[in-house]
Amino acid sequence: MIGEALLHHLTTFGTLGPDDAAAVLAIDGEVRSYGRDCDIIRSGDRPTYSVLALDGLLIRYSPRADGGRQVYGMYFPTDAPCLETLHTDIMDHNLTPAVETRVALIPHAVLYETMDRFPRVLSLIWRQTLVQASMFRAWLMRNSSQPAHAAMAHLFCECLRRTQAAGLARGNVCDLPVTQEVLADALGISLVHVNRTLQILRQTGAVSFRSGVLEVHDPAQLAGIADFDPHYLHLHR
Amino acid sequence: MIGEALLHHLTTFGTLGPDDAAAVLAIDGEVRSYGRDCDIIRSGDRPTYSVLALDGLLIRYSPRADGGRQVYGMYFPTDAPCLETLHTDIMDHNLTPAVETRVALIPHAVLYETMDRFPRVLSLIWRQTLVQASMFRAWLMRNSSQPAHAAMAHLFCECLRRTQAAGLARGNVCDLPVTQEVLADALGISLVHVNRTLQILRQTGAVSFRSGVLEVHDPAQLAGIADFDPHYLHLHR
DNA sequence: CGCTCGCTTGATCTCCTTCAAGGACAGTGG
DNA sequence: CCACTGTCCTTGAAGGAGATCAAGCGAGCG
Repeated sequence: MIGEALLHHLTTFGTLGPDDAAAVLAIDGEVRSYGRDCDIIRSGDRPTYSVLALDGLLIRYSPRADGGRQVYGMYFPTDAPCLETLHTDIMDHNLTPAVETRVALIPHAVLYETMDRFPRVLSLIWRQTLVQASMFRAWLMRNSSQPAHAAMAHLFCECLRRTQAAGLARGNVCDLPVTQEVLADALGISLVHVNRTLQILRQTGAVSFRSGVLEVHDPAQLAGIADFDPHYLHLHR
Repeated sequence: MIGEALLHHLTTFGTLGPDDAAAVLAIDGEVRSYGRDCDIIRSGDRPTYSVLALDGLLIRYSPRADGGRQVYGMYFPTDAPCLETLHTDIMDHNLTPAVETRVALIPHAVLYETMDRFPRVLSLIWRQTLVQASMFRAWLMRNSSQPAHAAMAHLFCECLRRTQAAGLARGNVCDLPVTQEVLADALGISLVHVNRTLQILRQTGAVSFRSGVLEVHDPAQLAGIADFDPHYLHLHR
């Protein structure tokens, strides 16, 4: 089941031959459950395993000097947020669940061995880490130069598109189990302003977000508000 | 000379054995010169080579809907901004010189072959792309949650630290051949505000930036203003 | 000499923050 | 069954950081 989830995730970015796929399917790890805000990996750690989300939601963040935090990314079930630990020695940020979440911990050794024997798997895992980088750039663009309502619309577009690619969405509806405070930390705006911006977006009729569920009523309109171009996600389907 | 520059760059992030180093030294490429704003690589391209900066300054950016652009990163001499093209098929942003710049174009084939024979080189090149990602996160944090003077101080701290690591700085002074408009595009603030923020920083006595030269008079004070922690650069020296 | 490019300054406006308080809802214990 | 508590959401009012608009300045250059 772990190999299956990983294979599903990797093949959203590229293709694998039968042998490669079989090798990924054979990958296994330890399943563990974490409660909200119980860090899975902390800044300064030198992890010897990678993480695969099985349900719930994970977020990558750093604490800020003012007591808040900056959220760098959100990870839905089947996402693998920490494949980069394969080639960095030390973590410079934290990984934590936004709600109670089950994760698989996959030892680096298992991944090294598979990549060693199957170069296509190495190539695809490397690519996955590069797509992460591409997403950081998109977040940088968004938070630097978009007004709050457009930035929030952009984040929602990304969440919908990714959950659709992962097979998690129900039409144009997906779970996004976060509080408004997490949205504030992701967008770099205040909690109060998140609340007001959500109301503005709701009034457009394009989207609504309530109690952890994102409903996109008009994807085209939302993409228009967000100036959303999904190329940066590098999805193959 | 190209292999030398690449070796110098890679070994700022980690170590290589004698054989690995010799292999990197043997890497060669085509030297070419580009004028300002003549894109070296464009969004949508499928490059078959990577880029190494030899002098001047390169910037990574995307155009914005409003006619401006978002700058994602700056690349000093010996930096290799496009190693990620080894494992992504299509570019989703642009690479362009900020001033007349000489670059080396290194064919992917040469790099693949070297990485194939020297796993430590592969590991270090992969790590370099992950350090890039770490820098995108730092820029995201900075532009999302720091006021303009702190964000600018942070950018200046990064430029100084990186040029020092590359052996380009003269004490606490380094070349940063950009206009105030490029700073605006990097920080996500208006050109007018860049100008005023520069004056504020100059008044603190910590730093001055004028006609493409960055002078840090008080590194500790500047780091204090910026809340700068260089860990994200993952420098080994 | 006039031109362009980059830098500088002033005035006005607005988006967003901050502070402060109130409300909805679930969980808990009497 | 109902007060009690904590978490999250919502609203109002005031203040500030930065955007925008508009104009002037200085240096390099044909």
